[in-house]
Amino acid sequence: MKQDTSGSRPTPTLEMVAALAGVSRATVSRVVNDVPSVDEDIAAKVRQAILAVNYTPNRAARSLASRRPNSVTLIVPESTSKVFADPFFASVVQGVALYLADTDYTLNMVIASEAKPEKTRAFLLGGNVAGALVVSHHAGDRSWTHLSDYIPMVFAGRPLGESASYYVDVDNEAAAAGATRVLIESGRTNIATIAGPQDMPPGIDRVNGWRAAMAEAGLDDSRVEYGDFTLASGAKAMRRLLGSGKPVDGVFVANDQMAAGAYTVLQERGLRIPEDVAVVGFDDDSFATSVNPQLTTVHHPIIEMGKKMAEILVDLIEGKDTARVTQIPTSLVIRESV
Amino acid sequence: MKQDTSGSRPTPTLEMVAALAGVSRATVSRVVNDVPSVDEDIAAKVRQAILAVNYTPNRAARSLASRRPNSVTLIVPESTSKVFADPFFASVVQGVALYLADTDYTLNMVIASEAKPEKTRAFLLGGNVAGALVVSHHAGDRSWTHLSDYIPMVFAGRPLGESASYYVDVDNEAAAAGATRVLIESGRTNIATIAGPQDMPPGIDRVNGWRAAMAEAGLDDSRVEYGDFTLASGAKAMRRLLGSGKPVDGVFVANDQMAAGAYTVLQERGLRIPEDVAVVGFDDDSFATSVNPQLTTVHHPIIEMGKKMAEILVDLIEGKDTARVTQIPTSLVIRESV
DNA sequence: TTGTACGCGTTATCAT
DNA sequence: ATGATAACGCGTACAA
Repeated sequence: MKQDTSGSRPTPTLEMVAALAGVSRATVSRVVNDVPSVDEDIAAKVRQAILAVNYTPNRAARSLASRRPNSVTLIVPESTSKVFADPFFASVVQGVALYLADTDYTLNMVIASEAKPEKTRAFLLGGNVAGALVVSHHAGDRSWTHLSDYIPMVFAGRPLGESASYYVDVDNEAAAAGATRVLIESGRTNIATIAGPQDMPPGIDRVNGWRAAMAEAGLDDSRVEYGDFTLASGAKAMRRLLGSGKPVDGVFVANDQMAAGAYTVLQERGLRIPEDVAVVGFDDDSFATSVNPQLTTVHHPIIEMGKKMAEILVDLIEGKDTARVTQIPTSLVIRESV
Repeated sequence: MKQDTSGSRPTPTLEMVAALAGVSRATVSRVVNDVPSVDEDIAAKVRQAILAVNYTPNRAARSLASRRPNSVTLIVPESTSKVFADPFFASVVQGVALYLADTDYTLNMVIASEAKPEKTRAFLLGGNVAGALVVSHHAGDRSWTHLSDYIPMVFAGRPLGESASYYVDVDNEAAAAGATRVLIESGRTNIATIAGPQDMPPGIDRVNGWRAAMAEAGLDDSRVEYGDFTLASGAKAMRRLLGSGKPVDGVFVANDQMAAGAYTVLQERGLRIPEDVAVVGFDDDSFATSVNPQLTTVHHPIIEMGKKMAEILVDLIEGKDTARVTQIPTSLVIRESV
């Protein structure tokens, strides 16, 4: 790389642009930063010079002089190689990156080694980062909450206990209730649910939504089995449901992956979907469409969540006051499973 | 955040440490950068002062003064929200992050908007980044190859055509041949393959490996169907294989996701795995174990790839010469499908 | 081995 | 509206 053969010019600086345009560095700086008080003719000349030398601002110098970091950090819990296997994480990142692309902030990632958390702490608190985003699966991990006292932080998902932190989430309970209603309106009366872990907010909220809808319709809400959001656990839960003695003609599953698991046991028992038992999932991830018949499910706008998280973080950094909790609307995707 | 109530002390600087330790800033700088020529007693005193004031170096200042960027960029093609849905991507990132955690480089991510590729180009070439990593799915995308002339770049996966770029990959062909041999050694003789797209290196190499093993054993290598690495395409290919008239008692599938697809049609036809037809996959991802019976497959050490990519990039940045292509060894994971 | 002093590329303050 | 010029926090010749 780097063909440094004699004539390779150095990366252009403000200084060079200024010289070429016949103005001071201050003026160039103003143009670059869109300060309104610049004469339009001069500005034009400067812009031309910028193009001519192919100038790009040096971020380090900029950050140093302005005394503020120009990067935000995405914190990823190490524990979980699961976090990475989870499409959820990937999509959030995507949303975050997409939003930040239009700002002056750069996105950097740290995987929070629990081996030496002080390192991460030091990095975040060392003044090198303008703010941080925390995404830990569906979970309500808040081990970083206290850092909110020092730098702006935004979390993905509702925290477990009380917490003064900023976060963005979907209204899991309302969405789950809506999904359940689809089952109810299709005429099913023996509706079960395969719920998620009860130590995670989405796990909790989604059963509650199901319960609410069932109560609202005056239906029996005793058919509940729990899984851990994995495909295998969904299959097991379905098996328990079928073996319980109680009839089941519809099931709301707390995520698509478990729904896919439920599919396998339903189908190995010769039960038809949706004729014999209708299924509604949650998330609208790749499992929803890779399954046959394709799954009716709640669309979880994960990329949007990422975007919103970034947006809120930037607002926080720039001192605008924003709501602590913001909910992204979900929608129901009707496919073939109900 | 930021309780700026009166007494909040400013982020500590070299200067402050120097004052406290009673030495010059230069000395502190040396200690921080592990310059050997410092008197151990003084160094100790300095280190103590550093701890005392809780000093963290300012990365921007450091980068500015040393005239070299301290961050590397991970480039992710935007096109594909698929890239993000792909566990492959996530794992590479993880490996990269893990490696970089022990260096002084910071990892930042850009999603390469094809809308305005100049922006990405400018960012990379503006001197703000020490090097870049490119990961684009299983593909051999090399639209960034030319940047190698200006900054160190390392790619994931073998490029399609000739290319002078650095990359790390697994030996897909050898691994595929090895996987096929497992089928052969189990006594199968009518061995088919569900191959990947023939415009991607892994797609190409993996069929070739299968062919080589078949030839080596003197077996018929005409049973080939193609998919696109998705579950659905694997199912379709399996269906074609079964409908071809030729008997099939074993199949090497170019990735686990397609293997999962093949499973569904095998099982819906009442064929037993592995009794009636044995299956071997490739990747050893979550699909391999979420399927029943669990899949025998080639372990693709993706995290290791990420680590290696980062390692090579850092070497490149620091001027060490390294091999252009480095292969990570794979291994066979024997489970229940053969 | 340690300190002095200059420079890195910008922004920001203060004149003009 | 524009231009000097002093920071910003640190690395690094060079001198001592």
